Formats: sequence, C-alpha cells, structure tokens
Amino acid sequence: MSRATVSRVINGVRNVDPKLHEIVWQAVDATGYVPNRAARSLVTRRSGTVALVVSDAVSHDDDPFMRRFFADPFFGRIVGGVMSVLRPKGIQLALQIVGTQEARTRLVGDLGQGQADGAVVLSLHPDDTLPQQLCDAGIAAALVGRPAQPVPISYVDLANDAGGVLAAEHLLGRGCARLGMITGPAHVPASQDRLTGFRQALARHGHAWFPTVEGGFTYESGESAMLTLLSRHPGLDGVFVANDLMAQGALMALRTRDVRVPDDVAVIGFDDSSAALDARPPLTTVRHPLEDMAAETTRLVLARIDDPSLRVESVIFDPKLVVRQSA
Amino acid sequence: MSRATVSRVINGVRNVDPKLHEIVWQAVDATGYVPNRAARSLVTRRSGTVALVVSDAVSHDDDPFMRRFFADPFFGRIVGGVMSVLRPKGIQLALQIVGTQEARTRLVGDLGQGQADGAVVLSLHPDDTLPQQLCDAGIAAALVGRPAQPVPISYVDLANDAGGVLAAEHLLGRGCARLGMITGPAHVPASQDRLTGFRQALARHGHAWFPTVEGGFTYESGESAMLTLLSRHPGLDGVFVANDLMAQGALMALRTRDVRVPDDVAVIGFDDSSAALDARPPLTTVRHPLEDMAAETTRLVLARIDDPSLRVESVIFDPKLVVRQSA
DNA sequence: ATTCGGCCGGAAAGCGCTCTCTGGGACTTT
DNA sequence: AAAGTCCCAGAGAGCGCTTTCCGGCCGAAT
Repeated sequence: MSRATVSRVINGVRNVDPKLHEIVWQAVDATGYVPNRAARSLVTRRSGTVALVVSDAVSHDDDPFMRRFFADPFFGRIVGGVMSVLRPKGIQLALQIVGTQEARTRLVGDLGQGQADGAVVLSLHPDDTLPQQLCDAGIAAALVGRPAQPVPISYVDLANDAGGVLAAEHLLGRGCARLGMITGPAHVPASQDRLTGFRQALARHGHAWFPTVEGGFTYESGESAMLTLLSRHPGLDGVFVANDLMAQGALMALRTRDVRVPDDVAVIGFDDSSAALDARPPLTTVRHPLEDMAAETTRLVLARIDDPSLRVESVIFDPKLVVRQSA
Repeated sequence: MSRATVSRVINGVRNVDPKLHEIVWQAVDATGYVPNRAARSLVTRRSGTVALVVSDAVSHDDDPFMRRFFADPFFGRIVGGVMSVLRPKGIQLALQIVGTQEARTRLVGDLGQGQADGAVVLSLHPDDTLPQQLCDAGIAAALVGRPAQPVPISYVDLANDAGGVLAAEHLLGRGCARLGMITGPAHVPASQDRLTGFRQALARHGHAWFPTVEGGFTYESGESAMLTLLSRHPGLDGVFVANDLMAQGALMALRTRDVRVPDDVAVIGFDDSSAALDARPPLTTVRHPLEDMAAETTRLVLARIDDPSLRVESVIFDPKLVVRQSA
C-alpha cells in the first residue's frame, strides 16, 4: 500500500475502500504511528497551533508587573477559556509574551511565516502597536478586550458600561443615596467604561456628582481607597468598586472602621472572581464571564483562519449582576 | 549565492566569509526573511518547543476543578517561571492539558514523535501514570513537585517538611504552647510533608500530639476548619495553616470570633502568595519560591534535551520563613 | 614553477508528509 | 459485445530547510 493511501485514510479524505481504511487504522494502532507534525505543516502550511499573545510594555523578563500578572487569576481564566475550545479540536496553544517593540516585530514575522495559524491577543498597554501590526500583516487574530486605539481587528469585550449601570441601579434600588466609586487605573479602557456607565446611570437619576478614588486593581489599593473615601465622605451609604479584589480590600477597610456592610454601606464589586466568594460578607458583584469571552475570541480566530476573507467582528458580552450579601 | 550559504550564516556555522556573512544579514533585514520553523524542524528533528503539561484526572474539559486550577495563582506563577527561562532562548512554550488516560497516551506519542523537545510536567493526581509513561518513552521531562509514586524522573521540589519545622519553631519561639494545624488534602504529597515536618519539630520539643483539621486549600475550607478548631480547642494559641489562602480564611474566622491575632492566637501560613500580603494582619508565612522552582525545572528539561544521557536529578529548594504580623 | 593542503561555497540529497495526476479495474450504457 | 464512465490506489513531485560531499581557489611549501 502506498503512503498516499495511508495519508488519505488518516486525513479522512473520501475515495478510500472501507476495507483498506480498516487495515490502515489497525496498522496505526498496532505500531503506535504518529504523523510528523513538522512534515505535515511544511506541506499544508498550517501549523495546527494558535498563539496566546500577551503584549505589554515591560522592559525585562523579571519585571514585577509580569510576575503579578501571571499570579493574577485573570491570566489563568483566559488560558482556561482558550483551551476549552482548542482542546477538542486538537489544536496546540503556544504562549508568547512580548514586552519590547523588537519582540513585537519578531512575533509578527514569526506568525506571518506560519509559526502559528492565528493569535488570541491580550493587549495590556494603552498605546500598544501590536493590534495594528497584526492587522497590517493580515494575521488571523482577535483581542480579548477592546483595543485602546481604534484598529480594524476583531475583538471580544464585556459591556463594562452596562456593568456600571447595573451596579448603580442596584445600589439606588436598595435605597442608597450617597454613593461613591473606587475606580480602576484611568488608562485602562475597562476602568473608564465602568466609571462611565455608573456615572450615566446615576446622572439619569439626578445624581450629578459622586466622589471617586482611583485604585490599581489590587487588594491594598482598594483598602486604602476605601479609607480615603470614608474619611472624606463619612455619610457614604453605597460604593461601587471596579473589581472584586479591591472590593475585598474595601470590605476590610470598612470592617476596621466598624462600618457594617451592607447595613451602613453597601458594596458592589466587579468580576465575580473567587475573591467575591471569599470576601466576608460575600460580594454582590457584576459577573465578568472571562472564560466564555476567551473561548469566543478563540472561535473568532479559528473562523478567520478557516476563511481569511471574513470581516472583522466584535462580540460584546452582557454583564449580569450577582446578588450576594454585600449589597 | 546558494541557499546552503545562507543557511550556514543564519545558523552561525563557521567557514563563511565575513563579507558574505554581512551581505546575508543585510538581505535578511531588508526582506524581513524568517526561516520556516516546520521545514527546519523536519530536518533537524528539533521543534524548538517545550511543553508545559498539566496532568490530572478530570473527565471533561469544563470540569469545575480545572476552572479553579487555572484561576489559581499557582498555575500562573509556574507559567511565569517557565517563560522566564524559555524566552531568552527563543524557545516556544506549548500548553497541554491531559485529563484522560487516552489523552496521556496520545501526548506521550506526540512528544515521542517530536511535537516538543521536552516537557515540564505538573502532575496533580496521586496515581497519575504520566511520569512513568514519560520515563518509559525516554522523553526529556521533569516534574514540578515530587511524584506521588517513586518514578525515575527528574523533579524539583520544596522541602515542605522543613517548612513545617520552620513554622513549628517560630511558633514555639514566640511562646505558643497549645498549637494546632489546618492541613491540606491528605492525598497531596506536599500536604503530607508539611504536616510531617511540623509534627516532628513539635515532638522534638515534647509536644506528642496536637489537633488537626483537614482543609482543601481554599479560603472557605480554611475558614471553617478554623471555626472547628476553635470550638473543639478553645485554649489554642498558635495555628499553622498549610497554605496562605486557607490562612486568610482562618484569619477571618478568628476575627468573627473576636480572637486577636497574633496576641491570642498566632497564625502562620504557607506559600508567601499575594494572599499573605492581602491578609489582615499580613501573614507570617513560609515562602514557596514557585517561580524559581519552575524555572529550575525548565532548566533541567533543557539540559536533558541537550544531553539525553544525563542522569535523573532532583533539586530541592529550601523554604524560608517570612515574618510579618500574624505570628 | 609545480604540487599539496586547507577553506570556502555550491550542488544535491533528503527530512516525512500531502496532493495532483494518471493508470487500471469494475460497472454501466448503447 | 464494445465503448464509455467512474472510482480508487499508486507514482511522484515538492513543501523549505539543513548538511554532507565535492570542486575550485588561493597560499604555502618543495
């Protein structure tokens, strides 16, 4: 029997006698044959790999930010979501971290050359040029989270502003009248959107202004932001915090000041991460379905690999309010 | 000029005229040429890739345990450590998750065939057969954490028992006399070792017995374990908790019972993760240098790829006590 | 001046696979 | 019964690279 026939059987091409089909599979099982991926991709020009690219502007490898980033559940949840769609299809996941401009250029070259068939991209820096480069190079790629600058590239995002609205309405609905917010870093689009949504919803209900303190998405920044808020505005009865980890910190601050939650001050977090469940009282929070979003991003990439002529597309997920005990 | 010459230049082989050398590099820069990885590995039989394998015994992809696992900083910290050594060398990281026995067999086949040159393995299940399979197949691999069963395979581990000793001595040293421990799951080797070390150190100081409650490494399990311990042994003045997240939960339990930390009860955690810093009071804990260990594991794999005749090797890291405010 | 040795660059053979192209056998049609 | 049709299997080219083998050139030694 010729290699061609075997190749046809293994790749499931029609026009093969069922008997031969059977024989081939038996032989494969018996010998434990595994096709050579390199040889295959050499001719098919497909690598059977999708890259997960983390693009940031750090100078060196051991950058403390990167350490924090990997330790953050954010990264792991995305990996989990991506894997959940890649695994059943037998597609490999290659991890790429690009910090410098040079690394970005090399990455685009490598991808263009076929190192991976497509890329799921996490663009962490506001003036990251990678989305544009990817776009120019015609690489099948999609972002998790909207690009900070307008670029014709597919992306999946959460309606962060709608999340802000949800939080505002819930707080208002339970009778809170003196609200405040602990925001995320100003340069992160998601932070902006959460603030905007919250602000607009409040405005619609006649609240022209409310106090705000900026945090850094960390536990400690949430704690100290809450302390600041509390000292400046002792009459506060409701706080929207831009992520759960900061909210957990805020809860601790409230506790040390002997402020009861939710009786004196109601707190709403954002993400519905494990921190929300671990907080005491458990956090009422806005669910951020990161796994599903990462999975959807991966599907977008895969679709584009199959048909490069596809239009760029954006998928916006709607957040849901998860009511627990903090508000 | 022939392709052969170009190849020689790019791969830095000797016997090339410096002038030609120069010309080639100029051309490469000018045209943005990137060598084809597939073609190269076809002939060199090297993929330039190392796999990070997570081996567990889950039945399906969306297994809740896996979701938890990815969301846990544990995974991310390891990824960070592995990347820190792979990146400078330009080696790719491919992520592989194997839950079923079938997937394990296929993985070993794929690796043996050259899909990756080696593997850094996280074996999460006590009777995981993967280490043995990898060993039998002669694949360059090393484990993060000691294998649950004795297998001739390289691994990197923490001297968990020494960590237990550190905790015991610190607690004893600050005058605690009625100690207890919240352990990790009994089937995890690391849990066992932490308990063993703690027990032996206490025995050496005349404490023949101390109360123990088993937790599941989660915040909530730590909280409820502490509550149990407190109700059964109200006189407790020191607790060793097998990881920081449980310790954070324990702190919360203590707080709700109005027990002062460290004045009434001293608490020591394990890992020195972000939870230790986020806890109030900040946790005195045993540092688990996971990033460094993952990096070392990767180096072991790389060394074995270079020279397959290398003996299997184990590297044991020593834990350090990080004293903060909880003990 | 002739030969020998050492080096450098080119030719060409694959690596293991896919896929087009073609031949041959069986079946259908007139 | 002869010609046409279809379908399946084999032959063979070639994917882009590395690497061995050789031929040719130049400098040194006899």
